[in-house]
Amino acid sequence: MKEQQLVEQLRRNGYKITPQRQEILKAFMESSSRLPQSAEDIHNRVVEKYPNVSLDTIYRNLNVLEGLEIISRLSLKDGKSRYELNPGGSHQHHLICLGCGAAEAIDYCPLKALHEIGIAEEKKFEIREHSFEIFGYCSLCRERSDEIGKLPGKCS
Amino acid sequence: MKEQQLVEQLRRNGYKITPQRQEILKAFMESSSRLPQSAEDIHNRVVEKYPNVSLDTIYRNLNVLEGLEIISRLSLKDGKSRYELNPGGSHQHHLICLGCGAAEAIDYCPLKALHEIGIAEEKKFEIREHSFEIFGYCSLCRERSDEIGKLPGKCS
DNA sequence: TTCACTGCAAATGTTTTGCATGTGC
DNA sequence: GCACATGCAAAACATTTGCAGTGAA
Repeated sequence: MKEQQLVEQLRRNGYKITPQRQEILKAFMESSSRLPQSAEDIHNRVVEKYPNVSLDTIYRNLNVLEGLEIISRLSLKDGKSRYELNPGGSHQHHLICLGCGAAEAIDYCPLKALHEIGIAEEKKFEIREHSFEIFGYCSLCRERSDEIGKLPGKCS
Repeated sequence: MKEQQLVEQLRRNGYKITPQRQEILKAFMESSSRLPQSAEDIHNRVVEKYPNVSLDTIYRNLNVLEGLEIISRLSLKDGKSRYELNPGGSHQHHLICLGCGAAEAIDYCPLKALHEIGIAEEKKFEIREHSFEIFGYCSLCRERSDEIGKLPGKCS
């Protein structure tokens, strides 16, 4: 998915292309891709270029982008939402490190297996969305914990 | 899991058995079991018996119970946490209706399949927890939507 | 009696909204 | 120029915390 396509999609839906909006898209495109970002993360990034963008503009735009299915929202247990680009209209699941917060996408979706079993079909349940995230410790944090001490806790 | 056992578990960990706490446990035990409940749900239920229990007492106790792994917390996208009893230390996944909010536990956990593929192992990722929830419309809401109109929206 | 627990009120943190102004097209 | 966007401030919302008083053991 290239930035130009996304801009097109916004335009097609009657949204205007503001500098703030473009910068928000860039923040997603250029993120080193291993991390769904919080509204604040995005804000920090955008503010570097446009120092007086407000957080509410970020939120409003994240909602717009979510509505267009350009990004999707993850709900983690810390009460903060994270957002990530939808790769080609598809979706992702992640291994999320409780130590350093890194989130690595995995190439597996449980919905296929679920279909094979047919549980939803049997219950006549019409699936619209789903969430699947795995929490634990990444290899780096595990190594470091061997040196330093016990696991739960930040490993910066 | 019987209520008496849970009370024992609290006592064993140095927690006192207050009427409020017992009523919170009851709220979980006696819930018709198809629904993770929000703090407010629990509060509404407890208030019927003890009219001046405060919401913060509910929150404090939910945290205690979560710490003891008696209940677990689900994070849905509406920003509100839901809590449910841990059946024998195990966990559950659900079909959650976007129409009426009912959540039905399903007998399937994607972690087994994931292990077979060995993705986490390959990445040396140590799994601690995971979430898997499916959102859509239950058979009742689908029926009603046939009569009434289009889907997204509450069906009482 | 003691220490955990409670209720109240106030604080916190995230996200949303109202309103007047600004700006892409 | 018009509609959509923005910034600011304030509101809304779930959840947490400080504190003084209460109650289980």
